[in-house]
Amino acid sequence: MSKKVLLIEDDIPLQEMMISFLEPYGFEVKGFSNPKDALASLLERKEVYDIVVLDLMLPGMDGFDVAKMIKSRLDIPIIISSARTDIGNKIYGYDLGADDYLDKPYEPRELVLRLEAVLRRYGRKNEHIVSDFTIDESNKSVSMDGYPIDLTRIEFDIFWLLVKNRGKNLSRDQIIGSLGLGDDTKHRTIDMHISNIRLKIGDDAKEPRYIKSVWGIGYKFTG
Amino acid sequence: MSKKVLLIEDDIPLQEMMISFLEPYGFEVKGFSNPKDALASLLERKEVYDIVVLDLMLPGMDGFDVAKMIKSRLDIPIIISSARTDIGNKIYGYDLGADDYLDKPYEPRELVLRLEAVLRRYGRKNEHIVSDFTIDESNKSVSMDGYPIDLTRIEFDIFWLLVKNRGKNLSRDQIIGSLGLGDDTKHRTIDMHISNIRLKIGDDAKEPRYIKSVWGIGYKFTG
DNA sequence: TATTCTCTTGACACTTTCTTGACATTTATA
DNA sequence: TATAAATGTCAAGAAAGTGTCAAGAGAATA
Repeated sequence: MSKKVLLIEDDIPLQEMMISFLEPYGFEVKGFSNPKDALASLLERKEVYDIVVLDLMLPGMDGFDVAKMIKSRLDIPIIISSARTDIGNKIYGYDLGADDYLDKPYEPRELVLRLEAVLRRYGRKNEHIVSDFTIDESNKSVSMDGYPIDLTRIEFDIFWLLVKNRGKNLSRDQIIGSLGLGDDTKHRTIDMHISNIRLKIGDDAKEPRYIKSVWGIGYKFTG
Repeated sequence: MSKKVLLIEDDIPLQEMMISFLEPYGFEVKGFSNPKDALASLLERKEVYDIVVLDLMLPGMDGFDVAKMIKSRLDIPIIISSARTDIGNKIYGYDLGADDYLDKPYEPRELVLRLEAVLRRYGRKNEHIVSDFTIDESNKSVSMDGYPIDLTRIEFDIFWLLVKNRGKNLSRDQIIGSLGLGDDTKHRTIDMHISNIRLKIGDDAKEPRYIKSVWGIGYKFTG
């Protein structure tokens, strides 16, 4: 079964080269030189892709933002490639959820290996059990004591962010930043999501067992 | 500055492979196939490591116990790797404070990324131990002899400012300036905060053990 | 396209924290 | 020792943060 790759790369000759290189290996590749068009195709579900290969140096838009935007909306693996080899980028790429990172220039053959490895890894379910919750990262689903909890996408993202950082205070701005929401998002929006999450997991704002408000700071998960 | 990794892995070929893979990335790796020797090296401070990579399947000792033992004695990040992908392990690993979890088999490349990510996260964990206090800068939380002290935001800021400058007199105006309070803030405000902090940490204004008033000047922390 | 589900935000009530004047007490010094 | 200046703390009001409702904007889905 061939895998569908979304390739975002503004260097057209390179893009064409990669496409013809990957095809014999059973990848169906669609290339975009413009991130806007790529995002449109991806997020509007015009086509369904299995994996994204993203060049960081893009015209008109920072590759970081592109990755963040994709990850916040879709559960799809991303391999980032870049000529900026400094470590800061590497880490950042990883933190925002990129699944692998490839320094340019790279052997086409290496990309094939990475694609296969990441896809293989992604196929495995990533389930975490923390406190009373079972959290499936790839499904964005949560259950509590075995019973499914129906969280919306943003609720899930906030909940998972808190759980990942359990015991640590996260400010509303940190949450907004991590989720890639607009910088002008109001703090009340986060409060509201927290309120809704608490409702769904049966947490009482006054005596919270799971999500504690830290006055003047933000929220924290206490398993 | 290269980071020192303690690798506990009983599969010797794999261990050697990992070591030679990691070195080009700037990690100095010391491998142990036997947890006893590893613990000796680690806990007796024969060498100072930055991070531990621990395989769960070990001869003679359960990897869980190893991790627990390390965590109870040292504040050092641990990445657990294991072929036992069952969920129970994941939880446990997560719960006992492992900082990341890697299913075997994994790409060596992935370990590099995890190492970098965990180390960076750990570096940010700004915990300072001064006198009887443990102060977590990013959480704005303080504990005293292990018991949490509930300081408000401004109280924390003042306390932390004093601690950072311990032994040094800070005038009320310096404090007001450092905290970014309004220039017209009254001195009594600072006095009041100091009074409340003293109350919370059990300090007596007449015979202060921690926060001394310096007559005509201001306050100073004396650890 | 119509319908339903999500997200965002202002509004209002409520809670917690911050600030300040007041007054008692302490300290420096003439 | 008397006096002025500084400090400790109370208590009350001001200010700032939080919880949640409800309405409308925005997305997803049938």
